[in-house]
Amino acid sequence: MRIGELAQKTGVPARMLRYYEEQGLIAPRRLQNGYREYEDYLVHRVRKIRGLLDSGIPTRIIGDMLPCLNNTEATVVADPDPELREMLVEQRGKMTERISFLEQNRDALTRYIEAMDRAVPASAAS
Amino acid sequence: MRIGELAQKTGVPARMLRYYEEQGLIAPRRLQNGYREYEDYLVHRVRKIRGLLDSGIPTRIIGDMLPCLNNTEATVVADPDPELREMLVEQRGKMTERISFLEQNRDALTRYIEAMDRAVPASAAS
DNA sequence: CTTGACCTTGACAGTGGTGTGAAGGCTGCA
DNA sequence: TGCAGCCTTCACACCACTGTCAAGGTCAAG
Repeated sequence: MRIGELAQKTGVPARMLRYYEEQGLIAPRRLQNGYREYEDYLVHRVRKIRGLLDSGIPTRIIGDMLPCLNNTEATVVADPDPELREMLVEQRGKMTERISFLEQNRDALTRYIEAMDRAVPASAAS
Repeated sequence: MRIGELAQKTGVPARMLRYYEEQGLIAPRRLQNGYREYEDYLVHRVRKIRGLLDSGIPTRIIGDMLPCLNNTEATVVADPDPELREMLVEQRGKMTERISFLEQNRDALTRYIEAMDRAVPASAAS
């Protein structure tokens, strides 16, 4: 598919898709036109990228992590790189922190919202 | 305490503490010097701000959310603002999304790391 | 052939978060 | 008194992300 279709399928503006490519996160091949041609599997990949970005992970890290997130278990053996491992462990740690942090705050929000609702039961405005 | 001490306690550079103040997230009082004087409870607050920022929530939103995260259940009744409620529900939704997303990816990372470790058992380098 | 919808690259602008440095004020201590 | 170390404001500049516009190429349909 071409960039417009991918943009529409993922909800990510074409501008951003080009940006992700520039940052080395996706690599569509080109038609004779020069048009970008995206494989189907990139839809998932783009969604993953968005999710990671929204979670506060910068593109640079995403680029290093992405190959590890597909993970067909076979891709691993090629590079027993200790630096990579360290980085992954660190990132996983950060993720875990963020998860528990978000959980806490989500629960706090829930409590607050419920308290609001108790204060103004149903839609009984003025 | 003054800005240097707070910076050191929270790990957040003094520059950032001034920035958060500029954004209305914290409001230290001033000494006759002009020096900022921070109450103890701001240590927690700053940590909370950092966590939210790291999780991809912008300062503007944080400013609106913060009062709702302390939540002594009594603070609520004052403002039965439906817009605020809507915003909170939306943010909670985003948080929930991010949580499950992060969980997924954390697990994927874990699998990958374990696979690496199986490929290079212990530290049996060359 | 023309029109319209899509694509291309390139650039400039803006926002949010952060680093850093200049120029100067306050305070405590030798 | 003078220096060291903290503080102040102001400003410039960077990175990451995003929007938008310009100038132009491609292609299918009328």
